[in-house]
Amino acid sequence: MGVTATAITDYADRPGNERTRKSSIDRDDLIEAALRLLGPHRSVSTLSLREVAREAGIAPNSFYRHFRDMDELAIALIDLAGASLRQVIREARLLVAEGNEVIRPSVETFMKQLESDARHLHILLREGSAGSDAFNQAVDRELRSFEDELREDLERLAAFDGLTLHRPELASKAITRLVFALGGTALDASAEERREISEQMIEMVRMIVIGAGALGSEPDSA
Amino acid sequence: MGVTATAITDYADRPGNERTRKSSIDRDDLIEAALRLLGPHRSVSTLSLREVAREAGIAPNSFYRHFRDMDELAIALIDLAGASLRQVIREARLLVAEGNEVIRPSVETFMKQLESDARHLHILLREGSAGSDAFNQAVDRELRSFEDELREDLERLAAFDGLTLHRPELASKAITRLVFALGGTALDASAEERREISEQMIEMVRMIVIGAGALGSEPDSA
DNA sequence: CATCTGTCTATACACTTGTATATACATGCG
DNA sequence: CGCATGTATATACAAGTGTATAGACAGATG
Repeated sequence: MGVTATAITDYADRPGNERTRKSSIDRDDLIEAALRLLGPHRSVSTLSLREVAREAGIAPNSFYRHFRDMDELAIALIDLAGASLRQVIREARLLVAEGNEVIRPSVETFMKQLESDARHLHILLREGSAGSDAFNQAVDRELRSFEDELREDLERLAAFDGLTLHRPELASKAITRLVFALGGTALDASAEERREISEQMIEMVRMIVIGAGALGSEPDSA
Repeated sequence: MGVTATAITDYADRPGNERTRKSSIDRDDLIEAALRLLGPHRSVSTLSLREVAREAGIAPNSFYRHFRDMDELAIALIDLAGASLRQVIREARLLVAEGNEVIRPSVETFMKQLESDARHLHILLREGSAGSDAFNQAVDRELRSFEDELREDLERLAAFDGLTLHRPELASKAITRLVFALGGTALDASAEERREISEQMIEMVRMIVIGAGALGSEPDSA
């Protein structure tokens, strides 16, 4: 057990050692191969180890030098998607800061990133709760992180307007799950359909925010 | 092509002919076998034809007498789930009519049906958009039908209170997608977690409804 | 009765999957 | 250089898949 695993980590961890043992292929090459296979109609859980190895141009067994599992690769992909997600947040915040609208630019940034060339986002949307526990937990972790960021923004913006939101953590969770669910259906939709979905999202998010605001300005009901 | 397919349909369609050609097993037996395999941790798309046949106690090839594909079976399962969904709607309407609350009994009916013994509902939630096009379309069809029913109820109840909802079709779509997304995460959660998710759903739906109401009582903004 | 027809089965084929094992290659250090 | 080490490969195996083909059996029909 230790043998292959520690070999990998030793190799990857020691900073100066990145290329001394020149391997024809590394983790990133495998990740790229997987991404090449994924496209908009293929989900991670349907990828096979051999398929990825074939696409990367290596022998099936060489896969084990870089990942213990397809699961481990899948989780690496989720991390990539997480980075893509943080990019969305960053861009949306910039747009919001320089304009006067909030929801529209945010939603549109999300949708744009979804269809971007560097679109690793769709990995987070494709599979429901299929996949290993570790995989699902990784997905959930990213969603929660997104929810957190969103909640902060919601509270900050509401406070700026002198409002109090009702259960902002729930509002942000609702928005997150909704946007991701709808985003999933947008993946294999036409350009027009995607525009429509985007408009719908904007309206829906508006409802949630307004609703949370309205509930927040009432005396808390039991 | 026609051979096996027409044989099946002839057999199933002619009403008096149900048992003249006594077959040891029929569609429903296969469906039940599939359901037995599904449980809460297994998704339809991971079932194999041979596996279902084995569970039903027939030879793999006999499967073809009843379904052309695993896909066709999957769609039959979706139809079952649709029936389960209509049951939710019926029960929720009864509860709403005899009480004074609306959202809570509806959400709780949904969650109860989700964990019920006759729980075919989870089939609709498990897979994201994995599966064949036909399968995904079948899922979408059920979701849309649910949205429609929900929209009618929302409009009726709002009118009863003298309110106008903003874009009720979007509100109902938002609620539907949200409830189904959260329901998916509830499937492999503990009983307490499920109760918590249920409470969260109630609050989220409340936000959407209040939000749609608030937006509906304003002059329509551009 | 014989025959036909529809259903179920057994066998078989070609394929894919994950992985164990053994081996060749290249690089590091002595 | 010679050897150890880490990496990539080729081969192989058992298991599983979908499905083609052919035969067995039962009930309906002549």
